[in-house]
Amino acid sequence: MARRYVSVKEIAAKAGVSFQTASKVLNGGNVRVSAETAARIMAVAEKLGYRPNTVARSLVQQTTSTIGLITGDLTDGALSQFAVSAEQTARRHEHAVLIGNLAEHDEGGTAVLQMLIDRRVDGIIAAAPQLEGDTAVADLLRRYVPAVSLHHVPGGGVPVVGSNHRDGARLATRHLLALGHTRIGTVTGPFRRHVVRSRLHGYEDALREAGIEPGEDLAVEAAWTPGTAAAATRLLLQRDPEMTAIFVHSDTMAIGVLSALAAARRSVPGDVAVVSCDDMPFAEYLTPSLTSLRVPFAQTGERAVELLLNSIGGQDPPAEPVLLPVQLIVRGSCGSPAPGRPRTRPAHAPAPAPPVTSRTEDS
Amino acid sequence: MARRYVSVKEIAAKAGVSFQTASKVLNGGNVRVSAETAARIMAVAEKLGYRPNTVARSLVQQTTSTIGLITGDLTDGALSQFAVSAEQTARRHEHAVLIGNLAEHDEGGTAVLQMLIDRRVDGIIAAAPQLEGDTAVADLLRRYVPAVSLHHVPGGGVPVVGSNHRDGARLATRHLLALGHTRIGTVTGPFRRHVVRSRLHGYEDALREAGIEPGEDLAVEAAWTPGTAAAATRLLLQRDPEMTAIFVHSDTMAIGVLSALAAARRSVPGDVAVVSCDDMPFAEYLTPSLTSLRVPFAQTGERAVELLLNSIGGQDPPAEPVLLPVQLIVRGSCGSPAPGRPRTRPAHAPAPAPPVTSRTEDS
DNA sequence: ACCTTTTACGCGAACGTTCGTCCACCGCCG
DNA sequence: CGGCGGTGGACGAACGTTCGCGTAAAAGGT
Repeated sequence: MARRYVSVKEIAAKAGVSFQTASKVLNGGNVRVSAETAARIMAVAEKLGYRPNTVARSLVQQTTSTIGLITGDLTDGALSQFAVSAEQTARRHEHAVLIGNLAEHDEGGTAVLQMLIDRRVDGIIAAAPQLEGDTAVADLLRRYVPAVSLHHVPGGGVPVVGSNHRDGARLATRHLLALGHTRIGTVTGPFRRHVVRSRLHGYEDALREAGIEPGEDLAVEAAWTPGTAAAATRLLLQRDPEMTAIFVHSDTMAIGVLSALAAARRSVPGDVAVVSCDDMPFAEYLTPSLTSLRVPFAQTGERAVELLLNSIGGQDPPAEPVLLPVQLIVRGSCGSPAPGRPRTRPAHAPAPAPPVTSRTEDS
Repeated sequence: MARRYVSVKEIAAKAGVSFQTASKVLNGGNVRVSAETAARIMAVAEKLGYRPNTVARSLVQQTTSTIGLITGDLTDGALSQFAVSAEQTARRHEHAVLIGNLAEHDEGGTAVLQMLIDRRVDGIIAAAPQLEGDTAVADLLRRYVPAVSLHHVPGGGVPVVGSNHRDGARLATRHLLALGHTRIGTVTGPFRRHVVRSRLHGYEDALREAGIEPGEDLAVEAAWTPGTAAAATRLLLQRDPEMTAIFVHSDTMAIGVLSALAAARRSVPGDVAVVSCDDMPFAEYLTPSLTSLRVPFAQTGERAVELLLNSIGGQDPPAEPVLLPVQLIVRGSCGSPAPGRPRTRPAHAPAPAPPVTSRTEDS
């Protein structure tokens, strides 16, 4: 540990050339050096374990080959899938990722962002829904470096990538309607979130299509946690004991919904059908297995980074939000006639997913 | 966007002083300048929105105030809790976090590590269990900068922080024994992992204490996923249909275990009791609610970073692994007489957790 | 009134690179 | 034999800081 790094000057000295020449051989592109000297330099570098100092390089080249990723709670499965995929594609493009995670109700959105900017990242990916209303953050996002956001940025000017949540919710709700349900409740995330409102719209769209006027009191807000979702479910049950289906906004919340239904002695899907969002890896293994909207988090991460890198490269970003399609994965919890699989599934059967896909407007 | 950064030279020019003086006023510590000039400089800096260029600073100070975090799958709830907490405490100490996440069976352990080192991070936290056997990685970890690891590092020389998994497993198994179970199976992570072996030891310790010789075939390996855990459970059921309890190594796998038990028409905890590990936020809301060993991931992240920063500061790190205690949170799935709570829990009741705590040897 | 101390700032150097220009030498041709 | 193009490499400058020392002018002491 604590070994000194070896610089190009030392290499040069040992190889008997100027350090600039050594630099060119080692890192630069088109050099004009004899094959022998080049080889000699390379040999010395190899022997000494030379590694270019990227911070010095960054200084002169005015680019760090680093992108900043500011996330909401990384503990959330959805966001972490996104982050992992983003990091991976960044790395594939020779970029490192500097991370800034916002704690619970961390007020430090600007602070974290400023820290990334101070470190001269080449671009920023914002994936912190709790910042979607923050204008100070929006200003920073616009001001210094290219950025791509997962959430709506007040004032615009920042390209957005996401999924078509409205269509997804419509799909999910339609599925429940098709199964004959008419009293469909929904356990949502916080109303102030754009995603949540999009999904509410989709849900209402579908109901209206079916000639049902969505009841105000059948949509209950929760805070993305199983606990709050369980509470919301109890409230829903109380408001309309005849309710036969629930559309819930995340798989994690679905766990709470199932828990509350079990506590209320309602069987799923017998008494109440459940459709969820996210399609986390565990969704298939809940009891009953969860019907869920598959949101392409990984793909979103990839797209976001690609967009950002293009933007950094000078290409101008799409003016319209890039919306990836969402897919309804039908399983046991909605009591669909569809799956028809026995309750005991073969070892790893990844559910032959009837892939009712969506695409178009609105994130 | 793409606005030029303003340097200290520009500030100095506009304030009519040398840039070094401006630098001292803006960033340096003990300056000797008149109050007026200082104020003037500050004013100009403020107006122009000066932000020091940390990469230049890093170059001269030979420190980046950045730590590298190399993780296994961040998608895993446990690891992400750790990462979030690590990032947060790093930030609290004015350090940024450069992240390198290893994909599935990413062979690029050394590549990622090298990338962090090339970027001259001040220290590294290794939280990628899949690297625990990698000697090349171990060498890198020892060689350049201080490091702290979550997993065992071949050859030593790197301080380790973790939890006392052996004790934890002992605790869990004892609890099952105390409830009268004698045929206790276990669904584990991959045997090659150190954690897994520690837990197996704890499990066996407890059985032997009770005069039971642990049967080889009652320990089945899975791959941390619900699917593989479900398969493991089926195997267990087949090997010993009389088995009445299962100790499983993660909450995510527990979902698979519950699923397989339900498919086999065994009730939990009636026919089979289940105790798990991790105590993820959702554990409380599974049906039945999951008894689980609470592993202090967040605290581990905090300790790891503190250790690392101390190490960077020149303090020498503990020679022995730092092991944090683990706690058994008793809930419904083990059929303990303990909880005695009605199945319908009050809104947010965070389970009054009988806190059977552990501490001592072995990670 | 002269020397010393302090105050307030300037200045050169360094960190480890990249990039473009400059230059010495060699061989070659007319 | 003088000029010429090409080859191989040196060299200065710059990126934006920090750090220590140097030094004028003002202030204080006797």
